[in-house]
Amino acid sequence: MRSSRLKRSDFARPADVLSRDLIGKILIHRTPNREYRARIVETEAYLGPPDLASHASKGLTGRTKILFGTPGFAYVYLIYGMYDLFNIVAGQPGSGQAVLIRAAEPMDDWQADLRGPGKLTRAMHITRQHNGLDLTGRTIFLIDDHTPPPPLSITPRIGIDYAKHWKDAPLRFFATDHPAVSGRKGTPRPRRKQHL
DNA sequence: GCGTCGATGGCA
DNA sequence: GCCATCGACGCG
Repeated sequence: MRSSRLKRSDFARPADVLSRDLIGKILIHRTPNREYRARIVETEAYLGPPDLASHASKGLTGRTKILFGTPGFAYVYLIYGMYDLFNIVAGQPGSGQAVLIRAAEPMDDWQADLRGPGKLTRAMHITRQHNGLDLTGRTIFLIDDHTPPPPLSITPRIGIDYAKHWKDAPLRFFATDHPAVSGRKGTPRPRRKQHL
């Protein structure tokens, strides 16, 4: 079966559903110089205003305006003064939901470390300049190549301990045991065999 | 291998 | 004064 681009109706599903479905999909960024392709291995869902971990819980502001817009648009913001994080607006228009892309595996013999949301955007040259970009366009978009989805693990989200009970919600999705998920070491040091 | 810490800037 | 991060550092 031929690869197909994700379209508006794919993005318009609830963030937790989309988040799960994006594992294994391919993220592409076309620049004038080259094309970056990577297979997504880790995501997180942010469920809109009631979700205290979501920027949407702050209401409609200059920053969250994109978040409360049309699904399938890029929401990219600066965190900790130095990293741009890439999100995809999800759900019904105006629902304020989004999916954070946390890690991916580079394709096409491209050597890069995409294990973490800050490292991923830096390596793929995704910046705040892309905030508000339509992901059904020709610059940054996603495709489904119909590779069977890998086994999934689901855990609470990372780095949101301030979010009261929402910190425990199982909204982080990743390919089980995949070497490219965030928080892993580069090359595990060879382990000495244990004596019994 | 793991906990702690600091860089750094936009936002409300 | 936060903060959807990351890498450096110290420990023993």
